This record gives sequence, C-alpha cells and structure tokens, in this order.
Amino acid sequence: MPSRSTIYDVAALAGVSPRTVSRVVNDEAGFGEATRLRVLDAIEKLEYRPNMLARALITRRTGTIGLVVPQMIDPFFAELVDGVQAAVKASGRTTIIAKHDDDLAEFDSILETLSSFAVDGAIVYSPGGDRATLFKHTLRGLPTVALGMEISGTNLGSVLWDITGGAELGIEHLVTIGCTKLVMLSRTGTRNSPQLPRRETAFRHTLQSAGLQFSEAQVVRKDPTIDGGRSAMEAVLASGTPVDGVFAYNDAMAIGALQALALAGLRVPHDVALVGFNDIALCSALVPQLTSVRLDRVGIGREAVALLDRMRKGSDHRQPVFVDVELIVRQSA
Amino acid sequence: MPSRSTIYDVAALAGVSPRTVSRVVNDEAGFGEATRLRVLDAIEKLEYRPNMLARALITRRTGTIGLVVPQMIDPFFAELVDGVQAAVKASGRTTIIAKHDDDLAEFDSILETLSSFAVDGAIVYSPGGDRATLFKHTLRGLPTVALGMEISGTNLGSVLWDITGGAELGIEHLVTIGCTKLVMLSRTGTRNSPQLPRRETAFRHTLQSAGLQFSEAQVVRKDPTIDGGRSAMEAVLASGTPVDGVFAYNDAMAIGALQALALAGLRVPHDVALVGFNDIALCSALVPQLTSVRLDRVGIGREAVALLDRMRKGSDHRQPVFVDVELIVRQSA
DNA sequence: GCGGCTTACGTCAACGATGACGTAAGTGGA
DNA sequence: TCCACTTACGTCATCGTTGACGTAAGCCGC
Repeated sequence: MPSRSTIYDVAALAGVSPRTVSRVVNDEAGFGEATRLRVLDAIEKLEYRPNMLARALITRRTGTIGLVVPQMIDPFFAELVDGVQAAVKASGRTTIIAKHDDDLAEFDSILETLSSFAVDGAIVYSPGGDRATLFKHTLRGLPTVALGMEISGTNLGSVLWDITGGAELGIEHLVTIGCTKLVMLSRTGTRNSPQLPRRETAFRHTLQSAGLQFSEAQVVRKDPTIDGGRSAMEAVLASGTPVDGVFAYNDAMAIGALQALALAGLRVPHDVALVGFNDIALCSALVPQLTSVRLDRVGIGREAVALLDRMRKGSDHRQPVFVDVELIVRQSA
Repeated sequence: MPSRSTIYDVAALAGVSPRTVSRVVNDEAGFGEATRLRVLDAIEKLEYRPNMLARALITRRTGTIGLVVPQMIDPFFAELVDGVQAAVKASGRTTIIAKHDDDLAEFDSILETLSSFAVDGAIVYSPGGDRATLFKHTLRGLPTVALGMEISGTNLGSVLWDITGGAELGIEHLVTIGCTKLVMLSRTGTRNSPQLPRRETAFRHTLQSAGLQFSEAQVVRKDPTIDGGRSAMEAVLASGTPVDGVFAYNDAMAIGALQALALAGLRVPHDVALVGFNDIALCSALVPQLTSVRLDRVGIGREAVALLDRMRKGSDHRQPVFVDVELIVRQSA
C-alpha cells in the first residue's frame, strides 16, 4: 500500500533527525550543505510531501484562502472568482472556493469548515447581506473580507465598488450621446437591500441634474435575469412610454432588453441606446456589443488579499477599500 | 483573545475526560444521559467546534470532497459544479472547489493541496486530458473520479457521458424535421483530443445512414466560443455552401451562429434550423430558444459521488459509469 | 588554554483530536 | 454468592509536524 511517506521516513533514509528534515523543507537556517543534499535526495526518492494537516495543526497557517460566493452560474460571480483567484495566486497561496446558493445555513457551515481547516483568511460575498454569521466567525478568529458590503470589526474588513458612481457614468453617457427619453430596467426583490436603491437613486438624480423629466413610469422592475429584462423591456414598449435610452440593472437584463428591442424591430443603438452593468464577458460577444459599467475584478481580488494581509499583521484596518468602476463604451450606446 | 475552545476546555467544564466529550460529539456509545447533557451544555457555553485538522490527522477523513474544474466562466462548468455539489451535499459532505485554468502545474498543486488536506475524494475534470498527474496522485492514495474522460486504475474511476450518442440525437433530429443540407460548426484545437473527433464522426455517420451527402466542406472549425461560432457561420454563408440545418460543437458556438444568421437576415428555424450541445441555462433564455443536447449534470455528480464511495469501500470498480444524454427540443430546431 | 560565540544538529513537548485498551461499578443468571 | 457480562467511563499512545530548548564540536581572540 503506497501510503504517503512521512518526515520520519525521510529522516531515517537521510540519517538525520526529523527536526533537521523539517528545517531543510522549510528552509530554516542551521544545517550543512552535505546534509541538505542528503535530505533532498531522500525526499525525492520517497516522494515525500509534508502533511498540511499536521503542519497547520501547530502553525495555524495553511497558505490557503477561502473564497465564498453565492453561485457561479451568473458570470459576474464566475469572473469575480477569477479575479480573486488571480490575486491569491499572485500572493503565493492557494484558493479554496465554496458556494452557498444564498442559503444562510449553508453559508454558516462553509465558514465553519473553512475555519476548522485553518484557512489563512476568507473572502466572502455573503448571502442576502448577512452580517450576523460573519461577525460570529470573525469573533472566533477567522480573518475575513466581505465583498460588496460595508462592514467592519475585529478581523473583518470590506472591499466595495462604487455602484452609485458607476450608475451615474452609464446614465450620463446615455445623456451625452443625446438620449432624452430614458428608462431604467431595475430589479425586484429586497434581499440585497443596501444595493438595490443605489442605481435607482443615481438614475433619478442624474436625470434631474441633466434637466430631464423623471417619473416613476420610467422605472420598471423585474427579475434580474435575461427573461426579466426582456419582459421589462416589452412592458415599457407596450406601455407606450417613449424611449430612446435604457439603463439596465445588470447585463442579463440588458441582454433581455436587446432581445425585446430586436423583436420589436427597433435598432440598437440607432433607435434605442442601451447600457448594462457589471460588464460580464458576454457583453463583447453580443451583436451589437453591449456598453456596460465595468468593475475591476482583479483589483477587487488584489485589494481583498492585501486587506487580509494587513489584518493579519494586526493593523486595525476599519476603513472599507474602494475599487474603481469604469464605463466600457461599445456599440449599444 | 477569543480563540477557539478545545475538547479539553469542554471536558474541564463538564467534569469529564476529553475522551468522553469526544464520544458525545461523535455520538459513539458509552456515556450516560446525564453526562451527555452536561457535555452538550458545556459545548454550547464554550461554543466548542471540533478542530477538523486534529480530527483528520488521526482519522484520515474530513467529510469533504474536492471538485476540480478547468474554469467556471463557461456555464457548462458552472452548472457541472452545481450538479456535483448537489450530490455531495446529498451525501452529507461538503464540497471544496478549485479551478486550474487548464494549467497542468496548477492542477498538480491543487491535487497536492487537496490530498494533504485529506479530502475524502476528488472529482476532477482534468486539463487537456491529462492522465499522468491523475495517476501520480491516486497512487499516493487520493481516491479520484475523472469526469468526461475514460481512465481507470487503483483509486481511480471515471464518469462519462455519451457524446457520440448525444451528437447523433441532435443530428438525427435535424434530419427528422426535414433538413437535408447540414453543416457542422466544430472546434479547432486538439487538447481534448479524445473528445474532439467524436461529434464529427457522429456527424459523418449520421448523414451517411440518412442517405445524405457528406463532404469536408460541411465541417467548419473555429474556437469553441460565441465569436468562433459567429465567424464559422459567417464563413459557411460566405462560401455559398447550401445550409438548412446546423449542428454546433457547443452552445456558445450555436449562439454565435444565431447571431450570424440574424445578421444575414435568415430566420431560425424557418430558414435554418440549429442545434447546440450541453444545454447551458442560457439556451432557454435566447430568442429563439435553442434546441440542445443535455447532459444530466446532477446525475453526473451523483454517479461520481457513488463511485467514490464504492472505491473507498474497496470494491475494485474499474468500469466507467455512463450518464444519460438527451435532446431538449425547443424553438431553434 | 580558556571563555564566549556560532554552527549544526538532536531531544522533547505540544497542537487537538481519536484508537486501543483498561477498569470500577452495576446487573443478571445459575 | 460468585462469575460473566455490560455500562460508563478514564488512561495512554498516536497522527505528522514544528516550537522551544539543549548541546557537542569548532573557531576565534587574547
């Protein structure tokens, strides 16, 4: 049975004590060159790999960072995962990913698992703006960075992006290219309540400062999905509300709007201009390519990892970190 | 400093030995009801949670299964992750996800990490059909199930789906609804070489058994992406090859084809019928909804988990497990 | 030629749990 | 009444590694 060999096997083969093998493996000082070579040779012969469990049990570090997201079907999260993983990798560690499907009990159990595996930290997009579970686990010692949610405390920081500013960018762009009859496709539901109204508020304010009319009829709310976006756009067209510019809650709704506009024989951007939000990869593969507000996902990951490191060093970093947002102008507006 | 409390703290508070606490926690037999209550009370007061590292170090089990995929941007993998995670959860364990971005070194390091964390098993979609890395880690004792790749050995099994049969289903459907001028949009690249030719072979054979002509001009190869699909379809239209039915390598290429057909003023399915592969969620959100070959992703997960369990029980399961494939007929064909 | 310093190791305990085994008290049957 | 058996614990070793500390040998300076 070819079970893994241990530090004792290596020590025996190299004719030294296990402690010396450990020193060589971890590149501590205090061994001779000849010894080092013998140990490395034995390691190779036996295919020795340190047992992380035993190591972590005593050092309380694993070189591993847990990343927790609601799901990955939505490309926004898949791309967020990519961004964070790139940053974690750049810091020389390994990413462990888990998803909670917006289930609070599952979320709790994931944090429990990560914590008992002694991950060096967790980067978390929590379900429905949950705070209690986060506090509970950070109090027990799991350094955590929350994404897209303002929160802070011991072992707990947050990385945010400027949703209001991003929405303003998108809407101002529509105004700049000459749209005067704007409509917003917003989402129903209040689970992420802090995030929900920001885009709508930005919509109202931007219209007003541009000297344009605003009425409630210009905001239609549906599910934040392709189907929701299509039916929202159809509702707008059916209602007779005049439209020459559409700002969508996210790219999925924008794609749905694109479909509805095509079915109605309207050309984008000629008849109606369209701006999405998040800039998922799909945007540039559509016809016409979708103009969208982009979050710097690698930047988010980088800031989250840096914040974790600062927290571990004990600097009491209670300020949320902001990551830039920019408008990617393509064909749809 | 509110560090986690240990089994010793609980034992002291409950007035018993750590061993008895362990018995209560694991619900072994051999303790009185009164003792049990005192221990549970102490556990609650101290918010005790077992340290998985220490436990796993001795039991060599963690109740955790590692899931390794190339990436998650492609909804096919995101949905595969969902299916596997559902099955793992149903078996009462926790899923740890990792992605390798088709990087062999990263893949190796992920398996190393999972293995040294003593996950109970790994379910793996390996990069570029890699076998060597898989064998290396299974030999060292990591029970592994490979997805979509035929391979077997000690601690190593595979779950497959019937690509050839699925392709036949899709192509036969095109024939059945009356298409006679078929074209296949295939992919370039040979990294997943065993998978590559199957669909093309099925295409050729199905045409021949339907008594239809086949020529190499009917197969166009591009990147398996939306852009690739669009440019492949454009190439077909530009070449003048007659078309009334298109079979795409995957849904992304089918979506690209849909765009190209729309731009050319051709109606789907009236002028050209279209069948995709994988049936990602997006298929049913398109206009027209895309007919596609569906893999039972939850079934794949369930079989993979069941196979892992059989391997752990020692039954030498060298037969690959097949999971069904079906055609989901929607509007595009 | 002696004290102090450095180098290159080794020894031992500890991390937090469970496996193997021991044992005192209680139970039941002949 | 005695023995066997069960129940309800406790004791000790162990998983594989690293932290803390000990120490012999060599070197240096005076």
